[in-house]
Amino acid sequence: MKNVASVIVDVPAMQTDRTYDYLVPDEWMGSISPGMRVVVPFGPRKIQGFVMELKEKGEVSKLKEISEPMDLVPVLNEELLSLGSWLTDKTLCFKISAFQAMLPAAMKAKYEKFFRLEGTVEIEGLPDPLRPFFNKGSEVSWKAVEEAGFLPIIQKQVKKGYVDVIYKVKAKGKKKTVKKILPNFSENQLEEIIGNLPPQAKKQKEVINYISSEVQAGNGLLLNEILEGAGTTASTIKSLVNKGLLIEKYIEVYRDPFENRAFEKTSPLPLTQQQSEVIGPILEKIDQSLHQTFLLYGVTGSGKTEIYLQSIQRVLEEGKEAIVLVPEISLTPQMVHRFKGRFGDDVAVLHSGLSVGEKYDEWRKIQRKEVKVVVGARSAIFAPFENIGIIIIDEEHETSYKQEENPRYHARDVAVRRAETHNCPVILGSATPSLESFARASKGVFELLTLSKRMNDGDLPSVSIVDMREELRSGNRSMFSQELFEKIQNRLEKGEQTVLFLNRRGHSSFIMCRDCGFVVQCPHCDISLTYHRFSNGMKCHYCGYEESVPDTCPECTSEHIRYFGTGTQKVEEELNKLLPGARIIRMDVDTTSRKGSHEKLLTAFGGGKADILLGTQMIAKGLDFPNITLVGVLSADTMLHLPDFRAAEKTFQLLTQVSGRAGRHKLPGEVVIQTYTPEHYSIELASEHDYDRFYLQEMMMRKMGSYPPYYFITLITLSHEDLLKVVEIAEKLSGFVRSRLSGSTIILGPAASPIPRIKNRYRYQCLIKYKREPNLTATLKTVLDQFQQQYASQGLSISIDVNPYMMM
DNA sequence: AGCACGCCGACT
DNA sequence: GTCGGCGTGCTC
Repeated sequence: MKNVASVIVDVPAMQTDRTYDYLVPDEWMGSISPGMRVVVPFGPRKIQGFVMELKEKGEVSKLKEISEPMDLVPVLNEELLSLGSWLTDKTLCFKISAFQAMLPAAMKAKYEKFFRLEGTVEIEGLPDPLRPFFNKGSEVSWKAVEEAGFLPIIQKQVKKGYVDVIYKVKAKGKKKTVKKILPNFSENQLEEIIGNLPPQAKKQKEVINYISSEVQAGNGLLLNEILEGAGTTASTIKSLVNKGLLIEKYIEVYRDPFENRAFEKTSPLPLTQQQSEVIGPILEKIDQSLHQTFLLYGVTGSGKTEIYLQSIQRVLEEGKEAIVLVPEISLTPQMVHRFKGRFGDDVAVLHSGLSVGEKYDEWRKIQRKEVKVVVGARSAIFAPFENIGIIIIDEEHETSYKQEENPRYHARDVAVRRAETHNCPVILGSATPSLESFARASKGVFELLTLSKRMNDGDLPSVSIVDMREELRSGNRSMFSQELFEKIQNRLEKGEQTVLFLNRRGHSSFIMCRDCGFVVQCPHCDISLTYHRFSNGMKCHYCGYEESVPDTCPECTSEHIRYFGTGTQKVEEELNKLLPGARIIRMDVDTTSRKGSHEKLLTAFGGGKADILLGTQMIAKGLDFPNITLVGVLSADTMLHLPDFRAAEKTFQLLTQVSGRAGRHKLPGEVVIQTYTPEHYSIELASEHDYDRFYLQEMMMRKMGSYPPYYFITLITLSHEDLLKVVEIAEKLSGFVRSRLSGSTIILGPAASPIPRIKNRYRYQCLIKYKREPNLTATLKTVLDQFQQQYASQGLSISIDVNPYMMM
């Protein structure tokens, strides 16, 4: 009899990163299976856990019992369970973190502690103010006692045994319910019931009749439908319920984030010659149920989405399911529309704009097989489908596919892994593929499919590069070059639209003294504070520290202290000054933080309610309006100087992406790129739309620097409050790693991280570059084991990022 | 991560 | 002599 369950408990720590055995109580026998969440006692408390397997005998003699199951059916199927251990191995994370990453946040347990007065003993010495909290046998939350300031007193009672501490595990996600009204009488009783109602109860009779006829017509009856349909109020219903003529019942419903929105049904568009050539090999693999990763390299506007849609169509025809990943930021309605329009209610959407509850609902639709297609951001790669027919990653070069916290996985790797188990193709789509993917395609690991022509045979926009140093020399100190300004004016006259792109990454506004060059820094993190006009204060982006802007320089007391860097607000102000008549929509974190505002602003712009759209990264993608004929990039090179070997790649991708916004339809587009380093190859080649040359040039740089795709890299970061301590341990660690790895592997450091201190912790890092290192995972595990065990208690923390995307 | 157990300083 | 500080070590 398999009545022992091995469970991974919800304690993300090295020491607990293993299974614990529990007895399955008789009452739950048969209803607990692997992949379910359970509540288990763990030491004195109760916590959530995942059942890994059922077995006959436990590892230890004395087993505790599972308290209760949290699910009726497993939330992780067999495939996801094994995917979880794969993820754990690949990213060196805790097993519990891997499993939790695969489920919506709503399914993560919440823990609460309660006090309960035991027995009938009157507690002596219990202060009067506590009595209202305490009735015998009732429970009071720990928090309430703490807030009232009675924690020490009650804890004393706990020690004496008069009060118990109760641990509760609560589910975060709630199922939304609506009230449904059912008749408590049959059709032939109708007359009699109406007759028995008092003559003055006119409304009640109407309601009874209404409900009866609706039920006969086969309609479900939600409370508010009745209220509307019969033109009555809740109190009438209530009295009928009280009379026993109606029954109220709560039924579960899904929150619908797309409520009140119609999606126009679309049908497959005829494919261009190129599109048909490209889709052929994909359909072939779908039909043969064979795995293959395709890199769909297509210029902006070449119709990649239609390829996705028609591939999915085929997959659905074969009764299988599809996962589509899109970068968080482009999960704008435009993209959702295209999928919902084609596949209607078969589509679930998962992205960060949804509330926890909405995400939970969408996830359950997938789990219950009520949808066939999921469109979502990174974590949607874990959609619990069981018969996947295709996985598509749009804009595959986007770095948001890499999770920057544990488990530090890349959705692309997970996609390939899942596709292998499901024997289905993967499509990686991009106009500017990541070097890694393109290199793999060149080597034949991926199959390269190319769309070189724009769908409407439109030309790519002409791009001109403006050297801002020249502008400065000729006396133009504004943020707009002569050329860009004239072109904006020209569009205004013609009634065409302009998109202005401000790249703020790595160049946010900071406060600097013009006399001594002093920059106000965070006292806890070695990074300059960012100026926020809204609060007229300065904020640290890493720890949240805030202070107000000084009047004089703290270093030299000069009054010439001012803020540098260009924010969107500042650009907007300047535009307003220079072009008083222009209607401007600004899109940045400030104006889009409210739910739905992103969409509203875009719709307004698309509807011609503004002449200029001004924004940050978030407008780089997905924007597809026919009237945009000019795109301006205010400073192209701000991210070029970041301490990141991918800086050039990211710059190229961004510029290409932004340029693609112009002239997508009938009107030809123009792009103006302003830069201080016009000679840089990433800027030059982006302006020529020459990915191929950029690829070759960048590959050369990577080869010289021994970076990916020539080498794999792994980044180890150590942090500690004491600088000397980190340095000392980092030295030891790198020595150890060096001794274990092969001679061809390059180990850089230890060196201070690009941000040497965050939240008062000094950071040192060690970069490992390797081509083939079969021992690496084992070595890193040993590193984690030994070093964590030896130094964790001293306050040292260690993080390992295999294939990092953020080098900070 | 919690929480208990256990061993040393300032108080009734 | 005890209350309570937080340093180790365990949790099926």
